[in-house]
Amino acid sequence: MADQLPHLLRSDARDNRERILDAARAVFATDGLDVPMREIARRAGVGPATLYRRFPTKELLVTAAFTDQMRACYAIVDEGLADPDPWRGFASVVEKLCELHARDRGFTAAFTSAFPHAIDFAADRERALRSIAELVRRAQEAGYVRPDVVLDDVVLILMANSGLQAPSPAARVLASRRFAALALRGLRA
Amino acid sequence: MADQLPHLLRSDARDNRERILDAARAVFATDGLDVPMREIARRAGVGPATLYRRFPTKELLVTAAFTDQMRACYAIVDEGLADPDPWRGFASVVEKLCELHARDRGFTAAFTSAFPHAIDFAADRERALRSIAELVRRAQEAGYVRPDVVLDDVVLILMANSGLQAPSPAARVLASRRFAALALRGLRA
DNA sequence: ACGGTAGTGGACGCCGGCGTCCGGTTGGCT
DNA sequence: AGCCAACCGGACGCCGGCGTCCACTACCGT
Repeated sequence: MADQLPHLLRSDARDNRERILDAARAVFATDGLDVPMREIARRAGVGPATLYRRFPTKELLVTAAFTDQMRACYAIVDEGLADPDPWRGFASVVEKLCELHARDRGFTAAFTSAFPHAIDFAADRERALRSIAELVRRAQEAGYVRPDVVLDDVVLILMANSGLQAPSPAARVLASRRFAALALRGLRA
Repeated sequence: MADQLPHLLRSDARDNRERILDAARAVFATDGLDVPMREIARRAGVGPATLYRRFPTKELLVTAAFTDQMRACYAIVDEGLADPDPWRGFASVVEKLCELHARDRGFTAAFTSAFPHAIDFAADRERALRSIAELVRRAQEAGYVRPDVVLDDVVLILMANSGLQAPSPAARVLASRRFAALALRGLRA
């Protein structure tokens, strides 16, 4: 990961790095990934050169910015796996993932539109998908989910959810909730 | 509409106009709307000036290019209304609209991302939505669709469907079909 | 066939984002 | 305190898309 050694940066450099990441996260969440690097630098109160020195590629910036979102995903999935009720575990994962994606436009884009070299994300995605497959399997064995449902159907739902657009984040979350409920009804046995 | 008077163009001009529209439709369908005007002109075998003279704004080009897609929408909806079976009529409309959007990336974008001045589309959209609302109402009265479903849920489904992304159009259509089936199960009483 | 006009497209200048270089500044160690 | 290296950001040149102008071409009426 890009920020394994931030402690050997000088204090002001590390400080700027954090401000850049904060600004990036904020603007990515509301406006998506198609934001000029300059704009992020401006919001962080930093010159373009600093931004480019810290993150030579937009891809590196994106992966660094969304590391904690990735962690949130894991937490959601693990929480679902820990739930003794297979249906509730599965459903909550779908609902929460949908909401997470609705809240953060950029995360969706980063997760979906595969950067050619963002190997980190591919691996993480794989790991998360495996867990979700397990959730599906359990819910099916307990008779809560239709037997013909496959992992791809869940992926389909998440991808479709990312297509929901609304002016405000709040409206997006609302739409996302309604959508998740609808989709879950479609999966239920 | 912009092409109400194409007959008073000179023959070569009208010819070029058609080639521009053909090229635009083709490239919009596969690559979406974010295509340089130059690229469309190039594919049409036309200079940039000609393109700009015929369609001063990209918006005008888009609305002109998608007029027949709009008609296809109407045909789909009317066909659904004509079906004596309320559920089949409703379901077929959802399925076909999803497929139409999956086939043509640009149409989705044109329909969704409201151009500020594309009043034509807004009106057409309104008219189509009214018909769809009628379809929902009929299917509900016949007991096929859950009573708490509203028009917005259908819009939600169409919007979500437009989020489905796949490398090839064929794969998109396939995903779209699976998704439509899933969504319809979620609406069914 | 020919003249006039509508039509064409290559060429131009503009703008905004991109990635990089360098003179000035600041943190950290002694 | 003072020095040096790390760091900063304004400024630069490049590129690609945009919209427009003008000299040339081709259609159409007589």
